Amino acid sequence: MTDSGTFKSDDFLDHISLDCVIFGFHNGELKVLTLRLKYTKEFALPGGFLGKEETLEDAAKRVLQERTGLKDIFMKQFKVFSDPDRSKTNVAIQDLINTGAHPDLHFFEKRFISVGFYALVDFTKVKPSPDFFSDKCEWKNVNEQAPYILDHKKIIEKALEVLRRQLSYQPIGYNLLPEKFTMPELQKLYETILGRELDRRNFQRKMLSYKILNKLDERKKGGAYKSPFLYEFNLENYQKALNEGLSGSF
Amino acid sequence: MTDSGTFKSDDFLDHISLDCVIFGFHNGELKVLTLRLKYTKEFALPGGFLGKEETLEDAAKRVLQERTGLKDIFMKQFKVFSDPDRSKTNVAIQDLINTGAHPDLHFFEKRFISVGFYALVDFTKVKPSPDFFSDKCEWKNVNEQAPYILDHKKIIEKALEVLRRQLSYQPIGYNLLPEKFTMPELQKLYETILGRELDRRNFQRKMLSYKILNKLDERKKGGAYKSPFLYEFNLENYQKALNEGLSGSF
DNA sequence: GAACTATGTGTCAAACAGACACAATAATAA
DNA sequence: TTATTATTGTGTCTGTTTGACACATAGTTC
Repeated sequence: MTDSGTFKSDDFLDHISLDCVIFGFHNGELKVLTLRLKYTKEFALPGGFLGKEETLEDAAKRVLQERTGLKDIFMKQFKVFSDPDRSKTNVAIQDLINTGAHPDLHFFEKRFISVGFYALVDFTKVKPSPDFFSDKCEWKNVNEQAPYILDHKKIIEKALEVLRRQLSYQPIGYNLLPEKFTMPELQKLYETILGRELDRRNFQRKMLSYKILNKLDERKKGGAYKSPFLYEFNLENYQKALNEGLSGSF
Repeated sequence: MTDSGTFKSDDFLDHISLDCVIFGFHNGELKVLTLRLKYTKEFALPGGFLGKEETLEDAAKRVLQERTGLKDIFMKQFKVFSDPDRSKTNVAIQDLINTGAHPDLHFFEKRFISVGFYALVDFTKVKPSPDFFSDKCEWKNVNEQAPYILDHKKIIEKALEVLRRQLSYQPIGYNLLPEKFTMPELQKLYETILGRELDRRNFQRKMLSYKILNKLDERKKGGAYKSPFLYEFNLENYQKALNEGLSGSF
């Protein structure tokens, strides 16, 4: 999906689209930003098309900024979806075309291969806004069974699979947590992505051993019981860990 | 590049291509299969276009089989290259078009985004064969500085980077070595991909701990000095390791 | 103020990684 | 035929990391 009434199919390359799985973390749950399509009320991933002079990364940035209001989002290509039948069951979009809501909608009838991006964002900073084809932009639990169009459910699952794998050799959190956070919050994030529980004490030891955290002299007040210390990421080391990887067998 | 004189641009989707980085291992060196273009004598990766009813994976399989003679090759998408300028410096292909060697060559003047695949093959089983646009198909050392067209040198480097990363959480070798191989050969493969030396004894201990090897009651004769034992991969465990990963931090 | 619950810190044994020693083998040189 | 030599097979030692678990501490709840 792309922005507003200014959509002109002439601006874009045929057959190529992109879809963004935008992950956020809130209340101990992993969320995905979704759009609800006008008329059919089915759900879709934020997506768009490739401008004639754009890189895919630029196009994804454009989409991400339009839907979240944020610039400089952490994102990564993770897979191209090219099944020729992936857009055939496209009842939702066909219905939309039939409404005649836009003169250029026949563009959507073509076959598209879609490049999947996943993005990690700070939930609290996102201002979700729908695009021309949708009436609502909202967070959904990553596991929630909702009527997604096309192969978008599959795209979400693949993104999560890749994210999980990356967790074992790359740090994660800078893009998903507020600036200051507690160790239990960071642990909950890891547990949520991995889908299993971790030992509190061993988790802390390991995270600290990566040297990517700065412990602050502040505690998080207001919660129940003993107030935990706040941490922030050490950006220099975090960046280094992103480039070089965390451990690995060889 | 695609096969023979039967090329018809109508069979393919506009703007989408794929390039294959085909890795082989021979004489302790990591090789890449290349094509030498007719007329300009520059080098290119084996590649092709996406048929109107094909998945990208099918298209890659087609290309791989045409260039190597092999079916069932291990391969993986690793990145999409979408810089709008990536085909602008396309002197080689422009020259080819100017020869009028094929009526349909103006197809190549369009902008293409290319999906990169890497493939791992048994060097000894490959029968390299050029395509319609090239006069030679040959192995090159992965580090060799040769005049590659477009961004193909960059594509190779990226493929190697991804391969290296995968080495730390996935087994490699089944697709690159003959059925029976020695421990020193396997080690040399790892060292070549990683670009650094490993301790012989620690390497063996680690590989055996993965349980993906069957030690045979045979030794490799003919070499100099003490003859090493032969091993084969335990396919069941190898497959399991591919799916589940080898170690990892979490 | 007592009870409670989550956090901060520490211990222990088992598994693992990195560095290195020595014996065995088969081709080569004498 | 025998000694030499390069390579392979196997093992040890030490320091580090991991996984399982115990106890003290701080702030809320009753």
